[in-house]
Amino acid sequence: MAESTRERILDAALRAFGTEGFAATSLDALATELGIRKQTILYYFPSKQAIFEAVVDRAASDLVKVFEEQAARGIGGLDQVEAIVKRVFRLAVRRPQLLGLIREVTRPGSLSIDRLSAHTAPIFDRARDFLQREMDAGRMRPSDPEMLLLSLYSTVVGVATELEVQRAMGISDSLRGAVARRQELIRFLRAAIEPA
Amino acid sequence: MAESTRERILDAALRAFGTEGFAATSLDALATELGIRKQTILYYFPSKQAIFEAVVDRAASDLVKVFEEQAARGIGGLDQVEAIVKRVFRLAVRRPQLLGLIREVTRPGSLSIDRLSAHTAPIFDRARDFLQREMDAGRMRPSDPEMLLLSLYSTVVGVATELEVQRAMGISDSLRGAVARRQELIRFLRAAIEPA
DNA sequence: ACTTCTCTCTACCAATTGGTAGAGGATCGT
DNA sequence: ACGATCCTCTACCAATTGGTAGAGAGAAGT
Repeated sequence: MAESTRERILDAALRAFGTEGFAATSLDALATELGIRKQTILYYFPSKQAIFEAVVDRAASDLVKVFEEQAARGIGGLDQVEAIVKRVFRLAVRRPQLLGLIREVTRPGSLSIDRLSAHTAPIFDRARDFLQREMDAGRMRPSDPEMLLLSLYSTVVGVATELEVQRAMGISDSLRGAVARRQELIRFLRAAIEPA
Repeated sequence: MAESTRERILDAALRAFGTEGFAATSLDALATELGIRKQTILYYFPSKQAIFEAVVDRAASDLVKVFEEQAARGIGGLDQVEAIVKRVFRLAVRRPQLLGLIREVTRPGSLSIDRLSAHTAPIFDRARDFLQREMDAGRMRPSDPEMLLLSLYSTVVGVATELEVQRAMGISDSLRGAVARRQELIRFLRAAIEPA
């Protein structure tokens, strides 16, 4: 078997939760999409909420891996920021549902936010330390590293995921558009954080 | 009567759609919250979708008004950008559901995205022209105005609305925190767009 | 007094929801 | 050959969903 039923369920659930959202996704719809019965899904997962949590866990792991791989390369300064932005962007283009799921989890009423932050907290800490270090070394404009991290996060995730807003603005969402967007984003971020 | 039933329904619907989302909001829950019967809601609006559209229309008008008021003051350069950011921030603090609704509408699967962009398209156009003009005049760093607008939008909306992410990062969401966030955001944006 | 209009209600409905119970068919080790 | 385990199924359920039909109360106009 190329892929186990359990994995297929998680894949379909990621797509559905990441685009339609948790509440708008029904187990029946999920099952139909997979060509199986709803009860097969409930054999692998005790409840809809449990599926969601499993999806969040897996997505968080994928995200964390991307960051840790890049962190391990030990590049410094703006080049490291650029490298991470590029990686996040590649992820957003290849698996848009993944960042869509993040947006779903970070919605005000979400239950699984703590589950996600349990995975991502170490990354945040490391990123904050990184920014602080770079500022101290004079390789970045000094500011509050926590707030800077929030700004960076918002900008990157927004530019990568707000496809409908881009459509409304009249911005192309082709692959070429994605590359142009990324370039412009990096220019924007470099300008924002490079030392004066 | 202080507020008509119709207005009360729209208020409650904005809050619910803007926080829980469209699919997660039931007419029964809405009615219970208002102390009326679901059928009273359906007297004023033919369907749940119609309520959503009415809420989107009203929210879009409020947003557009904020922008047009500021645009009418005719300030230029970075000061105008800063003024708009401040206004958006004030709106986000006072009526967080409003920006929450925008996030709901701009979600991939949303139906009412065209309804929203019909309202906001003129603003986008004006903003793009504004940025282009400022760049030509040398008051802003030259770049693609459309992409810059997207970056600005993402950063502002993200910092203003991603409260759960901030909580996960350990950032305070008190009123004082909001002011600090806004200050840091403006510093960030100024650095990103001021001429080199 | 009577009609009309505005509003909110009770009663009801078909469809869909997440979830339970348990049958039946493989595939396995013994 | 045989039980055990794994997996997917049919059958079913109570609760909730958005929505319809229409009664009744109250105010307003004539």
